[in-house]
Amino acid sequence: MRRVEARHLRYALALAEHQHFGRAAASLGIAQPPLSTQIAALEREVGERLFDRTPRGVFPTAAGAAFLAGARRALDEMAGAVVDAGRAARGETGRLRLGFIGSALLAPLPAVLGRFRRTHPDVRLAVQEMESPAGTAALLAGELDVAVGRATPRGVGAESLVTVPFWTNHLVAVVSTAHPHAGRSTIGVDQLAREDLVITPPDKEPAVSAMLRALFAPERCPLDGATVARDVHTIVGLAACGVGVGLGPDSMRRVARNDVWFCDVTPRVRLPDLLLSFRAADRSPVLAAFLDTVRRTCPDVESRLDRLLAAHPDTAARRAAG
Amino acid sequence: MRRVEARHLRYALALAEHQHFGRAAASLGIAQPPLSTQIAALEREVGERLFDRTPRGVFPTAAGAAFLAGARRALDEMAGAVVDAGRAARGETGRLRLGFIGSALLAPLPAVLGRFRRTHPDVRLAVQEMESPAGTAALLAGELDVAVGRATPRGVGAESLVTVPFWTNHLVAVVSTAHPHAGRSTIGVDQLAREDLVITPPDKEPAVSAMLRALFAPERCPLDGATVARDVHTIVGLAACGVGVGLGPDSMRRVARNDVWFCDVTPRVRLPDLLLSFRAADRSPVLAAFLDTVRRTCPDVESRLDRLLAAHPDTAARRAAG
DNA sequence: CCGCGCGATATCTCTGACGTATCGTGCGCC
DNA sequence: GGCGCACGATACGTCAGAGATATCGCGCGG
Repeated sequence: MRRVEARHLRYALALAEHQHFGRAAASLGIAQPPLSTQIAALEREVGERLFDRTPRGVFPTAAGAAFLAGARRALDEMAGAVVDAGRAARGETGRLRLGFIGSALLAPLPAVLGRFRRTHPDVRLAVQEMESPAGTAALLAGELDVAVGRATPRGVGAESLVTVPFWTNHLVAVVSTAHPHAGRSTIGVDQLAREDLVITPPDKEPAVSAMLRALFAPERCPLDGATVARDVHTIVGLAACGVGVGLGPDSMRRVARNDVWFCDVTPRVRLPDLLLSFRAADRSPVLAAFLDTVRRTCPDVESRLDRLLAAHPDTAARRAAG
Repeated sequence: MRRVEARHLRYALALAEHQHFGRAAASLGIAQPPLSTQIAALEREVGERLFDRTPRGVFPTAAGAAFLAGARRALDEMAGAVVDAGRAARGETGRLRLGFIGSALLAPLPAVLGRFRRTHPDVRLAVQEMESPAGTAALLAGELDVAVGRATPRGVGAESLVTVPFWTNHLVAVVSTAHPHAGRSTIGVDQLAREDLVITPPDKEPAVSAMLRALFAPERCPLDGATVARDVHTIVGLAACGVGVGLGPDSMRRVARNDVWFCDVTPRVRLPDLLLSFRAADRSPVLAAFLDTVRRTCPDVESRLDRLLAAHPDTAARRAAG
């Protein structure tokens, strides 16, 4: 025999368990002589007698007992390695680094992340808030696995990313409960044009800013002197202070405060969709599992994601099999 | 392939290391095609693709990375098991339960145990003081591995024990520095007969008590009204208090006090030897190592132990080889 | 003293691991 | 852009060695 193989460990453990060559061999599904020769070969390889063959049974020597303990651990590790591989392949273990814009934390991230944590408790989630352009850059730099933003990735390398819209927002206005508009269910764009506004700065979410700018007549645009805030909660807070009318996505309604009032904007203004981006070449099972969770959680984008996921052969095969 | 073998783990690790089938195979001393087939068989057995074969190299998939981590641990455990077996066979690990009479702690146990601890730091020593008859009983009950006492084992099962004398003591007397005999280098047995004595009780060390009794004329024996103490230190302490002349083994001189004085007894009285006992059937390498330490530490019993150890075939063979 | 149970040994068989030869393919180079 | 080349996969023959069958050696009990 050249080297110690897993077979020898299995044989030694069976022999220790049955204390009898014949019965141990039977439990292993082999005849007694091969077991004798394999144990002898193992002892020769280890360099120590591992079993005492007595007329009353076969018992491990001190060396044998020490060896058996290690053998048990080794076989456990081997079995564990196979299990770990399967779990990793199914995306049940590993790491997912997610970057997102703050407003996505109102919806739909709570539902998606909550479900993912429940179904994949052993995946380490590294989640950080970042503005859309930074998310694209981090994705390309390999520092993120998934980015959630409102800006379609542009620039060098952007074609290596896959982007899928997965949440739709409409514009809502928020005012202090002391504001004249408080209590109204809707507010018109023309009315907004006469108000002091609180909005997100242009450099933060360019797509949103561009869209808002298109909403108003360029000659006397209320955005020009508007108050800016980088965070949804700040927009709502400033509106509550009476600084002006805050504008943001309808998910802003989830900000729980009793000193503000939300109005739909008429006509209904659709904001740039929340987009989910990832590297097209990324075959990480954790990513596939996350996308699957997104698919199940956001039914309106199911078909679109399904088409994309079909491009992942492994994932597609796994879903077909499951 | 029926089952995952250690070979597959070694191959997978080599492949991960070299990221190249040909070079990995070369490092394993095999040709490239068998490596391909073995890796394929492993992947089939695990049920997951473990390596991505790209034009720029071979890289582990997520499943492969998880598997490789476990494979590394498994092979480490296997190697560790072989090492552990060797160490156990050489008596470098394990447990030694030693019972001894208190006076042995003065000499020669400090030297023997000190040396053994230094040469066998990973052997757990369970050491407890016990009187000679209790040591024999514990040895027979399998609760001790070695017993050190002054009484040759007698009774049922005693023939299954091996006993070897390994330390010789002579009788010394101890008196307070205020005692008339203080300052004398020797004291005669006839003088002792006229003194109040402090001795060990008869039930503790029968062999010593019987020997002392033989020392004096039976008609007016000083032992009859003697003060008894179960511990060497107590004997010395009572002597220091002026209670009487303490009698004990010459190792008693190691009791460090400046208020006592030791005198040799003339004529020189040899006490029953310190005896070391163990089960003849005990093939424990730790015991063998301990006996070897005793042999090296107590040169005067070397030849006697050598003859006994020659009866242990394993041990004898090991010594011949080393 | 013989029979029996058990592990070791002898010998044969056949699986499967490995070697050699060759193929398919994707990339690079002129 | 076609050819060459590097690399992994495949085909197939070979042989080591794992396992099966038969038998031996030995210690124990009746």
